[in-house]
Amino acid sequence: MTETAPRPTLEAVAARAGVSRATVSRVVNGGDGVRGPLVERVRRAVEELGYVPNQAARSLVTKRHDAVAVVVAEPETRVFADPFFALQLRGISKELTAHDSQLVLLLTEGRADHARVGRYLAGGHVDGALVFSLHLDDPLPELVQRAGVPTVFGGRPGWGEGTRSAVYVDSDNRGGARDAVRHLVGLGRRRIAHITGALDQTSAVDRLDGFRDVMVDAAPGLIAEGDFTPAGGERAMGELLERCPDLDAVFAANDLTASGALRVLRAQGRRVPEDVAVIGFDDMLPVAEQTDPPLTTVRQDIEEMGRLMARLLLRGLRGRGGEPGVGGTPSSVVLPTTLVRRASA
Amino acid sequence: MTETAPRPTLEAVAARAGVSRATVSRVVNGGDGVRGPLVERVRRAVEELGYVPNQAARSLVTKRHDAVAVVVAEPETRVFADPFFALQLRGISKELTAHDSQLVLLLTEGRADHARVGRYLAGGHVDGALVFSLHLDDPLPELVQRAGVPTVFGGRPGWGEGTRSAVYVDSDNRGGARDAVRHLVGLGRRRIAHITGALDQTSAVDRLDGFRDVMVDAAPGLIAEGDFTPAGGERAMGELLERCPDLDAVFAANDLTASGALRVLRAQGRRVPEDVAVIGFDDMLPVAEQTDPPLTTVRQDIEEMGRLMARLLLRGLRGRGGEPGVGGTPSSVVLPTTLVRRASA
DNA sequence: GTGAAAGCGCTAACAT
DNA sequence: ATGTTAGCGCTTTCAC
Repeated sequence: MTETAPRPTLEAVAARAGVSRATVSRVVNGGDGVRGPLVERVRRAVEELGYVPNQAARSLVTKRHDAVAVVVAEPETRVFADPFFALQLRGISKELTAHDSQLVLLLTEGRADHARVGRYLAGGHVDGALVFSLHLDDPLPELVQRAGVPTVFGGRPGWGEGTRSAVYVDSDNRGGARDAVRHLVGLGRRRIAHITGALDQTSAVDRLDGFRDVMVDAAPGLIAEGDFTPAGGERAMGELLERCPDLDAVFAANDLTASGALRVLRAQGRRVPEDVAVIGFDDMLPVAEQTDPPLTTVRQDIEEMGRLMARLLLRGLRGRGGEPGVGGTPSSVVLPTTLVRRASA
Repeated sequence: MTETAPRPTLEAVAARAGVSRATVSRVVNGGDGVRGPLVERVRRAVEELGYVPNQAARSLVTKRHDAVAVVVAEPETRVFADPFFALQLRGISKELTAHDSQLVLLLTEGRADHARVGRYLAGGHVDGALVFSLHLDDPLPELVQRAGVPTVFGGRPGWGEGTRSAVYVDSDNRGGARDAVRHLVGLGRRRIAHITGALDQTSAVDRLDGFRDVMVDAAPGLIAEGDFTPAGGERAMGELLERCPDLDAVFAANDLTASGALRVLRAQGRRVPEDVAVIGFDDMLPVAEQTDPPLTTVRQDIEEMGRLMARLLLRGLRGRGGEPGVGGTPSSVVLPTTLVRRASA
């Protein structure tokens, strides 16, 4: 804990450079209509004084904040079960940094927090918001809509009232699931089971839909509900084995689920992939590479999703106020997935 | 993406309530020297207009920001390997929220980012900073020191120049390690090995020191260097087994390392805990509970560490400016650890 | 191309 | 107890 020194103002720089505040301001903001030598003089003064613009004063007049809120409803997601969250954040952070925007993190855990977040967003402290709302009945999308803050969602939001027009970034969960199941089919497997994710999240629903796209006539017994956790995977795998002892493949909604399933299969003496082929989703390295055997899985580029969310938001921000439509109102993006073959299928 | 409406100002509220701006300001900030009925009238006006104070305008005059920066040097830490990061953030977030402070997240990946962070902190955008700097030679502590921002570190920082007086929150890594090894000794084990963490982080060094405290005469061959990852754990375990085939216990620097070690032990046909007892550190539930067998480990309360960091910082912030010493200059805190017994030792 | 001046919305003396 | 007023540090017309 150290004492904070008084910082130089525009005024000080102007005095030192022998120009007016206006000129300094111009230089600091790109130095457009200022002649070369003057720019140089001002730059030097800025340097010597260690001048840094006061963001509060600036925001007061520009009404911009160069800050974006990232809202994560965390008890509801698997945020702490795998590095998903951290990876998205990294992508977001990189993109925001490149545009000199700050990342304000808002973690929520319940209704009380929702009110707080709503107030904050409505309070106009940030230029926009990036919201992770993977729950079907999440109040967040509506709330954000009401706050009137430009927003991009991470993952397709559930269908609330005003959510139809929401801009979001998502992986092609359905297509990825189809690829996975087709791969299993190509391997000659016929009794293919699916362990779903938490079905109140669109990603889980979409992956299930993808499974059904390929296995149109799958026996209902071949589908067991999981929750994206290893424990859920274990439980579901147990059920599956009991109901359909003759299954020869499993598509798990994510890698964590798959890891749980693998454990149960091994415990029951089934060989993977000889007896049962297993395929996951995510390609979370720390998980997929460490299972026994290493996991074949559907890879999604999580960091890129984060980066894209930020990019979309910033582009939208630029589009407003200026000539409308120059930035253009961004529309949602669905990123492709790729199958990563390892040993389990 | 929606349009943002013009927000009402203090002035508007004052007009509506038939009072002066000053009075509204007082009410909004707690309403101390204002009489009941007036407070009521102003409150109503605020309500009706949906007034929210403009933080930029406020900061401009108060020089406070109600915001704290959280700086994470992420390529350098195991941030993405386990939920450490997310848990600390959660603790921090909770505490900041309780004090109406915002969390500005700064992720860094290299020297260029350091400069940026330095500028941001020096720019006086936040009231203080929470810095995770677990690297021995990390430039961050010095940089923060120079920026003159009140700071609390997560984990004991390496000894740089001005780091002596740094305030930090850490777990009792050394004590926890001692407990772990003593537990092993209590189990009757005599050939106890240690797989270290990345030794450029103080936590790894401290745990190694704890190991040595108990195993004063341990053969050098019983210590292998890891890096806090499962892969590192595997490699180190392999070396250990080669050098000292007769070892009967392993203390791993963290749970991830232990999980790698377990895999190698199993692959080589050693039974755990019968032949070799294994103990980890962290008690990362998703890891420790899912290993086979479940991991005995040293628990540290990560979320509490985060919370404490924030609390310390805020307390320090309160102490400055007012009567000096009322908040008091906070000093570092080392949190106790507890041994959690599962099946592996 | 450059400077002078008018605020942005708020708080904190100071007056009353 | 309440109102008046002077800025906080910056951007941005508007003159020159």
